[in-house]
Amino acid sequence: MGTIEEAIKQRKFTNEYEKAIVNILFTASWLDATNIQYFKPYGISPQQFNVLRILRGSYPNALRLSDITERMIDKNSNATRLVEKLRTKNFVKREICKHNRRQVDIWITQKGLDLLAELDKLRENFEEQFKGLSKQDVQQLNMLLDKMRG
Amino acid sequence: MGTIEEAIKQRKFTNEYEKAIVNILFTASWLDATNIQYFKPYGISPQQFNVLRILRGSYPNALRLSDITERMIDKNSNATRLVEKLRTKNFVKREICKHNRRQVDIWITQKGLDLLAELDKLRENFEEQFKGLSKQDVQQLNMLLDKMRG
DNA sequence: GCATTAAACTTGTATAAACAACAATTGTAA
DNA sequence: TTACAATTGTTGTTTATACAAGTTTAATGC
Repeated sequence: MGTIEEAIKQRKFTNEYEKAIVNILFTASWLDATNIQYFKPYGISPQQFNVLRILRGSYPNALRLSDITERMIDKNSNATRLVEKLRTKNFVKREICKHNRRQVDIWITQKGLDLLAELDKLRENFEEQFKGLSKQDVQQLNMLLDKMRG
Repeated sequence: MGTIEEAIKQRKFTNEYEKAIVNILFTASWLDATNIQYFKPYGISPQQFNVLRILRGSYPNALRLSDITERMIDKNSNATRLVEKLRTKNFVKREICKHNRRQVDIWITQKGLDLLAELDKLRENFEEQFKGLSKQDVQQLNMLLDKMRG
């Protein structure tokens, strides 16, 4: 695929900053499109996958809905509805918190853990694709993105 | 905001590659959310802005719909509908191509150019925000993203 | 030339995102 | 305690995305 200029057939950017913004957005869109294909046979979306992974992080403890929102990649997504989608597929369970009935506790189920275990294998394959980047390259990339957000 | 670990309150990733993927998706989502706010007072979306900028790139020449799709950041977006949205606001005009009536020629109008000129100022402000990254940093970032996509 | 295939858009539809408004519960302060 | 405000989620609505199917025009092969 090569440079971003080739990828979107644009000859020049006004500066490197503009180019970086377009480059990040384009790369994210490309990653997302690939992820959608990966997850499709399992009937979940990238966002739903993200929520499951968040819940696995706290397993066997529950998380509140607000905790999930806080950890989500896309803060604008509606956690209520994402969780409800996962619940109907029995990947998570939810319960009103007894101590504070405004809050909702959510756990990942064994079925959810099994799904993630299966998807982990796919994800390893996916990451193989980036091995053109050395470990130093990837560390550098992470550092620069963190620095960019300030 | 600091590191991606702080931003999404995740303590560890299984490896740097996984972390980079999350980092790119998160940074893109953050950029997009900011862009939406910038563009909102002008009644256009980031995708519509992107199409206008593509058309400015070829001004005063027209582009075909397929050219636009090819240049778009998000290839899955529906160029027909994006262009139609822009047309109703008189930012672009469209005409069936005389030589090949399957094709549609699209131009940016003066009103569209004026809008972009105004948005350019905002964008400069926006990019100010990234000046924590040196020019070398940004070049490095672009290089790594290009290399990542292979 | 006529049927078949391909190209270039358009339209339909189901799902999800964006954003605001609403409801329920808890905390607080005179 | 009793209003008032703040927390925490839910629901509604408009718009956009993802994907497939349909339409029109042009090219190709016999």
